[in-house]
Amino acid sequence: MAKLDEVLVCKALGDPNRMEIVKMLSDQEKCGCKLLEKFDITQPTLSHHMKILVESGLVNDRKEGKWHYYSINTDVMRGFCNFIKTLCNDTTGKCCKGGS
Amino acid sequence: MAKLDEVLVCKALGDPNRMEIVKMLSDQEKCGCKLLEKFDITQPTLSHHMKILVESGLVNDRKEGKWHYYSINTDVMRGFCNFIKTLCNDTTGKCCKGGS
DNA sequence: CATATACATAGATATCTGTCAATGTATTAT
DNA sequence: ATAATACATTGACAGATATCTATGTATATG
Repeated sequence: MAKLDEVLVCKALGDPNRMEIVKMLSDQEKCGCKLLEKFDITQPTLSHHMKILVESGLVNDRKEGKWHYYSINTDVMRGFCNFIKTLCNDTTGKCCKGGS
Repeated sequence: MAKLDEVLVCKALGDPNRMEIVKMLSDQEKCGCKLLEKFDITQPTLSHHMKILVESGLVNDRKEGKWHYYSINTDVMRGFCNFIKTLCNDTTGKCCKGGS
């Protein structure tokens, strides 16, 4: 698997539209045309954002016929989450504690 | 306390120099002049980066005499970490598990 | 086959961003 | 008081980025 690039992931999440897309995908897998309905952007712009998200590793792209189904790459998201955790410098164990 | 703006935090971490600064601060509090030594940037550029980091909420700025001591705002970092965790859509409990 | 749909690519453009040099402002040291 | 140090601000500029329109490509549907 590709190495996690934390800066690239942060850049990918550093845009309001992309952040919203990721939030929507964290709920469940969605196709591009479904995502497009929820935003006030053109299809090429969405395509641009999806490319950045996929290239960051955060999002998977599964093609099925003429549809593209996007979903969160949970391995990468977990890796990113654990990385952020290391930045907490937390001795109390309060950072990203297990459970829900 | 100020509300956590996840996009702003991601933007702040979405630059290689700022990411490195945050990594250095996660070790321990450091003053600006000490940080400056470690980078190939001018002092105004560092000042610019520190402003972005402080405004994102991720970094605290404590003034002491003519020095500015920067440190991680662990509350904000924890909040951000927990936010990322919600994006994992993880039912296995593997995301950001407790302990070390 | 002809048309519609889903998505990508190319090119243009306005805005944002990282960087620098120059300069200003406190604070410390001599 | 003078000089040095730590940091901020201003203004300029090159490169990155988000967005659009126009167009291309593949797949599904009639």
